[in-house]
Amino acid sequence: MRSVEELVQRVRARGGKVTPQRVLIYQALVGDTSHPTGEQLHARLQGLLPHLSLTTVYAALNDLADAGELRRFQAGDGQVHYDPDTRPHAELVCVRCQRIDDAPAPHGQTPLPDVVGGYRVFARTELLHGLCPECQRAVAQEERAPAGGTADAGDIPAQAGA
Amino acid sequence: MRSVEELVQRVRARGGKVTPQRVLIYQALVGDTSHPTGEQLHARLQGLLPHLSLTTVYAALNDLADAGELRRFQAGDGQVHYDPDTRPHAELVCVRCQRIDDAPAPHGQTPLPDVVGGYRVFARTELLHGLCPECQRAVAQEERAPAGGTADAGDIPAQAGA
DNA sequence: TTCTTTGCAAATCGTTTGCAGCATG
DNA sequence: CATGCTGCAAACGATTTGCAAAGAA
Repeated sequence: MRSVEELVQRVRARGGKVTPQRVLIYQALVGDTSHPTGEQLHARLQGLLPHLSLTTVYAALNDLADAGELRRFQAGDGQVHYDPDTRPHAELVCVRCQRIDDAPAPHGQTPLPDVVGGYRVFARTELLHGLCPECQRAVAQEERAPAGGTADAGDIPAQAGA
Repeated sequence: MRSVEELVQRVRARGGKVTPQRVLIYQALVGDTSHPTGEQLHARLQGLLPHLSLTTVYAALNDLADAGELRRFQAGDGQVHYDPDTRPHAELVCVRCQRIDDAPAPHGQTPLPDVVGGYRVFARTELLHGLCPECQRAVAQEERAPAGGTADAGDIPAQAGA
């Protein structure tokens, strides 16, 4: 999923119809590295197209995902995240603030065999659970100043996926 | 999580109380390779302890998972699966029948660096999406006999996680 | 014109929570 | 006897569905 134009063409080629809503969704998605959920994307677009419904956003996203234009995965927080980068790569998931980033360097770069344990394998999802830089700092600070009054930046969701 | 006895001791050591329900749950879990969900486990135990509530099952499972005795992950079907095998390994997820198996051979056996992209990484979840042997056969059969009357063994959930 | 998409409201469904009573350590 | 556990019913929240009106090809 590189450019909106390109995407529009492929959607048309598949017999899909290109509505203003979808164009908007495509635009919001291209180059987005925040791995948004349907709801997040919907919220983000409310400003531009107040009438846009959640249903529509989900329909568009699932369409694209089914067509392979979008990567879809669950980070362990119970929500479905979408990633416009369809190239194989791992995701960094912060177990504290739920933020998600793309893993930069090669990881699990095994070339993904066609067959593993009798399964014919098509795709891989790799999640690396840990603490993002920000939360590492926050945690360190908490340890310096134990539980007490200044519980500002520090509630711990604690939601590891593994 | 090797034996029930061992597990019971560790739970006690942590200040937990060992109830008949939990023992039952532990037993059902030890050596289970089916990666059950809370509901599946609950259903399975209904026969042995009809009064066992779903709430209790979830409480026990999440306790164990939080204590690191159990691996917890979402396969892309929106449900939370539990795996008593806490050693790092990939999961084979069938996109057609949703079945899950442990990947046998080393995959993504990168030794899991402590730091990736600024994140301090603790755990990894690796899912390999594909077709299980059974579904490969089923699909092949469908292709031989295209859509029509005999749609017996062949509805396609189509729920890839990536 | 035809067939997809939109968008509202309502339904789903796995999981969590509040709370009172009970059992373990 | 103190605390953690159980289990019921109700709450939750993300996603999906039914359906009629609107719009793209």
